[in-house]
Amino acid sequence: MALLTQAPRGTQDILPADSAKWQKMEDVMRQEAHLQGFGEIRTPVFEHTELFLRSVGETTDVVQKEMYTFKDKGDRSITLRPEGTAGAVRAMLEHGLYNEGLPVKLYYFTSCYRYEKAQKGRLREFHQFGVEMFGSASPLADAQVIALAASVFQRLGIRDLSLEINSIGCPECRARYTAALKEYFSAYTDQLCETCLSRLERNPMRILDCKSPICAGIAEGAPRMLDYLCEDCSRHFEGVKHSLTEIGIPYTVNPTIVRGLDYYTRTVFEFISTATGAPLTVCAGGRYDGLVEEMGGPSMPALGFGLGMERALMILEAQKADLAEKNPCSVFIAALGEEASFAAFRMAHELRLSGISAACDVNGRGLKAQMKYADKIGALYSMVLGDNELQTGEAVLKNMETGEKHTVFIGDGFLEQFAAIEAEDDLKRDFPQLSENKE
RNA sequence: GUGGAUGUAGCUUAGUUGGUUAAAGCGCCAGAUUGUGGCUCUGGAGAUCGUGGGUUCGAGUCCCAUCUUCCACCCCA
Repeated sequence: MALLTQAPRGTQDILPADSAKWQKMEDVMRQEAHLQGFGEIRTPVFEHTELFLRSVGETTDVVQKEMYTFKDKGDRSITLRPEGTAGAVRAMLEHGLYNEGLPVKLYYFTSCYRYEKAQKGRLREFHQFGVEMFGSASPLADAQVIALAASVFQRLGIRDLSLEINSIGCPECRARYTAALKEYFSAYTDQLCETCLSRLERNPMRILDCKSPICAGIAEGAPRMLDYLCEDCSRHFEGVKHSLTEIGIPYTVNPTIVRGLDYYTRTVFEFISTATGAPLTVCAGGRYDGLVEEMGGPSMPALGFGLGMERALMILEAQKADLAEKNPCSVFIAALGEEASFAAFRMAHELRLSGISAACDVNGRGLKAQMKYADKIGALYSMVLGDNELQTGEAVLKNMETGEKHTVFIGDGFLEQFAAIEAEDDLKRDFPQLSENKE
């Protein structure tokens, strides 16, 4: 297909039918963030490339092969953000938000860009809901951030999600652990797969989640990070687990959870769903106590998570969750004849000025076609305006679902009558027994 | 980045060993007396068969390239 009519690989259009679902998800996330005292931050789609090199880490796959980097006309190296944390940290520092009281609690909706080989749930442009919390080293902060994600999933109706947590320690205990890992795996250099051999030097922790059966078998006997945690890190991890238990959030400790971005320390976690087939991480995050200082700010503990919007939506659809709340038209005003079509047009306009969603025919269609259209767009009520109505000032308002008809004035007083009819119909729908008793 | 599939109207698909104007259902539009939608009936629009080459008298069907989507790796939200 021509370039003109085909979106670039790994990008998606979100059409009106889907955007209703997006809005519903965003509403839940926004509400939950506000409920927990997080404020929205919006940062640029692109940043200086250095920002990501420094924060995400120069040796990570994301930086080495997945960034959209280019030179702008001023010869600056610019990169489309591959994740949300770096920009949030940068903005937090640039504007000194940490002077306004700690912890600083931020949330955001962003698009992210990674040059990947696209698949379902793995896009080149994708969207994240993220939160970041700066200035608390307490395990309670970890638990609150995790709880925020858990609440969002619960309110969205996402089921069968597992929360897996781990601690990868601080730089000190991690160094000791890495050394122990190297020593252990070095005894198996003749059996490890090729990629793991290269990992042995660069990042031995990655060998732990190798999918090759041989490597996985060897990894089973490997030293465990949790046994190498220093006292502080160990106490912190215990605190996180205790806090989660305290608020009834189930979790499993998974020692193979190792995040792919360099800035993580201590707590790391993932929410994983199997609703769409293969296990899919829909939300992941953790603590990054060293990042703020690394970026030139004060030494400040911090943590956060990113939640993949497309992935969340995939899971919801796989579970056939009912998200599709349409924004239906309240009243469709059909018109018979030219004079009436102007009257209908004016009335629809006036209703909209009063905050009522109204529509009328703009295609010059016959009455029958107009009614069909009203049905198609899901209009709640319809009304026909013709010469008779214009003369008498009265029209018939029809409930499109029940077929029930009410005679109403089309001039002054319509709004009041309409509100009353709507309220009565709502009542009948919600409590059918009431109308039965009436008769 | 590696390996493997896929691609026919808006959607889901049919299309025989390559052979005349590429089918169907759903959807869309219009009608079935200018006063009322959902059911039914009739008609219509809509496809350069992903794109570009090649083989052939002839290609939706075969070959090559390319793009998209999807699956498994890799990685990750």
